[in-house]
Amino acid sequence: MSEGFTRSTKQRTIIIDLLARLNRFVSAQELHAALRQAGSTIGLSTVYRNLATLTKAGDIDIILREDGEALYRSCSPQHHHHLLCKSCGTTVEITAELVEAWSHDIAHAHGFSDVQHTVEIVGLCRACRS
Amino acid sequence: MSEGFTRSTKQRTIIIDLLARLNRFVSAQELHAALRQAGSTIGLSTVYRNLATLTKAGDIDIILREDGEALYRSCSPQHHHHLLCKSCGTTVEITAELVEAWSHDIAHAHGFSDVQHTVEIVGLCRACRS
DNA sequence: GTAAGTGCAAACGGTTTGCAGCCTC
DNA sequence: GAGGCTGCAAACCGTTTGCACTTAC
Repeated sequence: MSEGFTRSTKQRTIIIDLLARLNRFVSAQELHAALRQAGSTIGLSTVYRNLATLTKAGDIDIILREDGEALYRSCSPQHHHHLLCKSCGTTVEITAELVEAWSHDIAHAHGFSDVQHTVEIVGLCRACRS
Repeated sequence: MSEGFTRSTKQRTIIIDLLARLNRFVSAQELHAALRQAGSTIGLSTVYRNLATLTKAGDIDIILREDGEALYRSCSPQHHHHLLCKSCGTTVEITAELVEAWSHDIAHAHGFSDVQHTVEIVGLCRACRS
């Protein structure tokens, strides 16, 4: 059996720590580069594997940039959406009961079931505007 | 000079025709395979280049699948969102004045300007449910 | 001791690009 | 006939995988 539980390794620890310190979305490559820069000998595949594990566990959020590259960020566990600065990547978590209800209603009105939705708002934050 | 206007070629024509006939999102690879199947000798890069041109002109919509592959579909010119069937790819265009206003308000409330948003609703359509 | 985790290098898959010839205007 | 367009093949780049070694438990 042994349903593949998750071990604690120092690589996983430093990934989680760094993600927690950054309040923004970063790519796997960027994360890897930052860790190497900081002296770690961690491999790129280890970064990807841990990000996949953390995502599956619901500990981090993924969004896709327009070019298809994935960006990761540690997040709060409950359902939410993001307000993202296109310049610095800073993120504000927002809730949207209004949109939840609306998407549910409109889907059902068209005969759709098993509904999920994605909502992302991107703009320029106050700091980056000036 | 010659600001690169767009010529009409038979490759571009068949791409536009096929996209118009399909009421759903398809990948570039899928489109290419379908055209080859239909007897065309069109190249994959031609498909990509034409899709890029059409996108820039605003004639087709792009969305990114979860794995990062891009999907394309001919669309109406005005701003709208999509209700997408995850099984067959059928798409319903929807408008969402409510969400437009909401996203604008919440962004400004957090000091963000120059706001854009993405909203996609995916589910299972009536035909695919049965 | 066992099996999950790691690092490396090679493979993968979608997309982009360089180039020689073709075709629209 | 000039310059955009095409098809092919090779390059690109983010991501995944095979494998032998290490390490948490």
